[in-house]
Amino acid sequence: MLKEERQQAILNEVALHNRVLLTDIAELLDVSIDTVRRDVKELDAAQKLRKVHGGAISLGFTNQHTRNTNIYALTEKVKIAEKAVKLLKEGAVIFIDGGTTCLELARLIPENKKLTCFTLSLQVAFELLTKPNIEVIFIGGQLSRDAQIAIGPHAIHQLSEIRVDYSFIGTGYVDSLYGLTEFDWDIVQLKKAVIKAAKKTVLLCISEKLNSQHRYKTCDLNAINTMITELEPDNNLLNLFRDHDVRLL
Amino acid sequence: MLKEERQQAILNEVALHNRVLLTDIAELLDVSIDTVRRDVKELDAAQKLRKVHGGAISLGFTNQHTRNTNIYALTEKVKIAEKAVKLLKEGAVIFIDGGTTCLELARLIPENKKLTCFTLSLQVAFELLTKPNIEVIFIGGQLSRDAQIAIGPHAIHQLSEIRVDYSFIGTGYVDSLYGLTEFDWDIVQLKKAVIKAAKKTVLLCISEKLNSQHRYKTCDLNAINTMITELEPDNNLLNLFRDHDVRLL
DNA sequence: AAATAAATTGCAAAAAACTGCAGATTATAT
DNA sequence: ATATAATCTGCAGTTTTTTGCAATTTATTT
Repeated sequence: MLKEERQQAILNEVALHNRVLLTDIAELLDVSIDTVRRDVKELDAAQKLRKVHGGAISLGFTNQHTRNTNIYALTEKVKIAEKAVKLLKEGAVIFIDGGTTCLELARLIPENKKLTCFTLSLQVAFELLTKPNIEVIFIGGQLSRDAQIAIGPHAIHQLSEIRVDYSFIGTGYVDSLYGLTEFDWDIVQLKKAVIKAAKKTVLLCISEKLNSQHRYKTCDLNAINTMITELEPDNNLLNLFRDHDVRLL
Repeated sequence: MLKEERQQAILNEVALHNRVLLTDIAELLDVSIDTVRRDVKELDAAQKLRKVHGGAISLGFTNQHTRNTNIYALTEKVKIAEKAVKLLKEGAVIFIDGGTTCLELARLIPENKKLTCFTLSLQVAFELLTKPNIEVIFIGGQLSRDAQIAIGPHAIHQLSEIRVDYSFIGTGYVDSLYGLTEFDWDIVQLKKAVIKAAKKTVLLCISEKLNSQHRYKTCDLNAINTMITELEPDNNLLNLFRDHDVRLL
């Protein structure tokens, strides 16, 4: 096997799953871990992916969530997504936001579940289309290059015309006092529209985002019905959040 | 065996398999490894392939094209896309349809060209997002699982509210008498809306689709301003189409 | 703090690339 | 047609690259 083929295969895996473990690649391609590690090192140097402890992650996602460079944080996202999936009732109409955690949710939706899903995210849409029983509706609009989601007034207007049972959203920052905040004004406008369109809003949020805030405010905490983290609901880190009118999962 | 023959044989192998091992070539052509190495070195210098440790890979290998469908059909589609790209003026507002030929067009758009592109296709959207100077707007709607494009009344309504300089569309079937036809009723409705939204419509169509028809009609041939095939405009196969009010490229 | 997993380092075997050279082939000039 | 020059090809020896392994260090989890 040629080195280039191997490296291309690694890039394909990363593009497909957004993350890979070195051990998985080694087994998949039947080469030693050392070889995979060296390949990943080169690809990292060439800016084709981002090498992290234990594996590699795609560039596109780290750009926005620069904090999240830890591959184990991704397993936390799976934990969150697993909890979220349990909220999905047969036949429900839901919205799924962009971002890695929500993408994980899209992945974990069982094949046999019948759902109608709205989304703004190209990646989520792709993922959902692989499931035969899900009707996928993409909210159109101008596409943001880095997040690969539809943004802008057009998308917001589209959102104003839909009504869903559940919105599953992520956030840049969340604080018990300041609520949900973002770095980007456009994103805030969008998320406001998403929350407005939903009967109930579920926030998916890894614990490292707790007690952080930024410039623009999406909403107060009590606009959120359920907040899901990878922690157990009785964890001390969640103390400050327990007062609010938010269900913790 | 002549050097030219050998090198052509090497190029053929690369075109066929996207990659070759020097040892395999040496055995196949029954020459020494050194000769093959020298040939490959020359071909690399001539930009006909890329030499790598242990072998050679095709130039496009690292990007996409790894999915190996009919390689000849692909090159035809590239030919068509190359002609289409020349129609793109700086700053134009265009629509790009789904389908492999249109996807090829999206790929071939130069990085530095400033454009505003509407599309219904997830794949085209992804491709366009890789180019920094293109504003991409996705027409939302229900997503078709197989074609991975937005369809249905919502998408059609969105299309009714936009106006573009050029629409680049594909078709299932085209006939000099019956015009453009499709197998699928919904697709026809969509394409009608696309054509309506455009000042000028360009049809991208490989020659094997010429003189074929199906159930539902999208439009007459004269609704199309330009028809691009992989053939030269004076090819006999295009005779029947020359009468109509369509520019052939 | 201990246990586990991953990264790093040095090393050796194997594969591939490079180099110079000699014989063979082809092209060119007389 | 023959001599000469230029090119091509295969071989052998040397150098470089790649790869896997083991020992050590570093990072992460419980």
